[in-house]
Amino acid sequence: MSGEAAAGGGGEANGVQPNVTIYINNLNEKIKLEALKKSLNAVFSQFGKIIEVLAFKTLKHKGQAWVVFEDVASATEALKRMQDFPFYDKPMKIQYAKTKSDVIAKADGTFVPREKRKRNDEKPEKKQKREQHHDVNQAGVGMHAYPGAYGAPPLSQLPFGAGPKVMMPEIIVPNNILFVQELPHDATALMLQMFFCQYPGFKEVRMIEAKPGIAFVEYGDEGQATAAMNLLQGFKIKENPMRITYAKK
DNA sequence: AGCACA
Repeated sequence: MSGEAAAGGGGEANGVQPNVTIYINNLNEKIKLEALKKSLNAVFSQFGKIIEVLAFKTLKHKGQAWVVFEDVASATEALKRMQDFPFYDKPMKIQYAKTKSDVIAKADGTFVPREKRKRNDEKPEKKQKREQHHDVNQAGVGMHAYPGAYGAPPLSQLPFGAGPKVMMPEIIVPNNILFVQELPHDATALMLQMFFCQYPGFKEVRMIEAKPGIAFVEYGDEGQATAAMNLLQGFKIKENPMRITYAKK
């Protein structure tokens, strides 16, 4: 038992090799793209720097997204930790992406512009003749140029189009104030705010100095609080999943 | 289910 078995449970189960980009599917298709990307960014940024988040509306790509990290370690951590995480009421399924993301290829100089990709309506009369004589890999792109880098997330828009499908255990009285437990004891209000502030109606995070590990998060109304709770329920700020309930009145 | 880079 050398204890080095951690690598076995990763993403090689389906033959895909580790990649700085993770491929996520089983995402809730009702969520608008912008909100989806914003939430993915918020939820995954804890694992490392995110270069880009990509998602598309087309039929073939609904419910899927790509999150490009700066390094493989972050991607691996994200893959393991967020596997089956209930995101907009659906457990997200995460794998390593099969191929290198363009933004990465551009940064390391291996980017080759694809000529025919989007127009898949072209008739497949000839499929050989690869034009490899164009030396396009000398793109001369700056190494740390990340054209699609994810900037500061605007939080003016409503992330939620989904109805308040609450996963409530039993008899619970909704409240516009949430009670958050099992936080890491060194969690700060500012840290929590990063997660809770992205949902509509967010007002403030309050922490009790005498009681580490808990917080109150206030929203404008119960529906808003419920929506935020649903997304962040069980989310791991550090190691342990936080527990969110309605605060008692 | 589905691996792209609008």
